[in-house]
Amino acid sequence: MVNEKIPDKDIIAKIKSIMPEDEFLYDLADLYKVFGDTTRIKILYVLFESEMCVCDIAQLLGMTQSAISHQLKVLKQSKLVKYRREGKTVFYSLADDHVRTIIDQGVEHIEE
Amino acid sequence: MVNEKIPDKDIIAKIKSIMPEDEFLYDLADLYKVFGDTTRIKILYVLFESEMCVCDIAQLLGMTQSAISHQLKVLKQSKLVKYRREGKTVFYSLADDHVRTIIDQGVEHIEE
DNA sequence: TGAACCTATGAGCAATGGTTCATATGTATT
DNA sequence: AATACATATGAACCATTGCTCATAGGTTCA
Repeated sequence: MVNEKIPDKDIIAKIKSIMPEDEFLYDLADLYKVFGDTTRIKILYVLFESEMCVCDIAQLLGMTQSAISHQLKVLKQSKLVKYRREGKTVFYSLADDHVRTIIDQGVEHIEE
Repeated sequence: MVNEKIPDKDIIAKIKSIMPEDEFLYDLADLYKVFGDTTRIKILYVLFESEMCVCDIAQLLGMTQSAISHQLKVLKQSKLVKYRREGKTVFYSLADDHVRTIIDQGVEHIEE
């Protein structure tokens, strides 16, 4: 019997034309990796409500200052949070609205 | 000098009321972890265009059948893809529209 | 300048993750 | 039943990751 599942050549061509560059896909995957950790998600939930300094986030989440600082660095590198310095204290806040949208879509998917 | 950065009690209360349960946050993080790998993202891009069987996805992406099958299992567990069997062949396709939305938001964030 | 405080960072360790390899399961055909 | 083909899966291996610990960098105030 003939193999009837030969993929359509047009579809193959379209997929190849639409598939982003590897470099772009790495960046994309790296962005999602940032959301793939509960500590970082908790930090984002905190920042949904208010800007906050490192030590307060740490206390609120019951974690060490070091652990939070390390994760804020990751969030900062992905441009998901920004910060401002006020004396000794550094206040972190959300960088833009995509954070909220991405989280909301994830929540929607989970809650179905 | 008095510490002027004492976090507002109302904000603390609000954050605690809004913060989801740990179990939920684990599920959420697990969902994003799925998007945090280029192989899985590539598979999703393929399925944006058409349902496809395991061996064709493998060939299209230049990877082994085993590697693709393992990753499809992950995507299946997260309910991001569904499948139908036709004889020896198993066709995979996207489960719902959240996949597209989540990817699109990520792309938007990257491209800024 | 020295002390106190807040934050950042590098090294090390345990846990997790993605691929390969070998093999099992499932289906169709003869 | 036997063979061939498509897919699934478990174990092993190497790479990555999140935390801790110790410590460095920066800022303020006396």
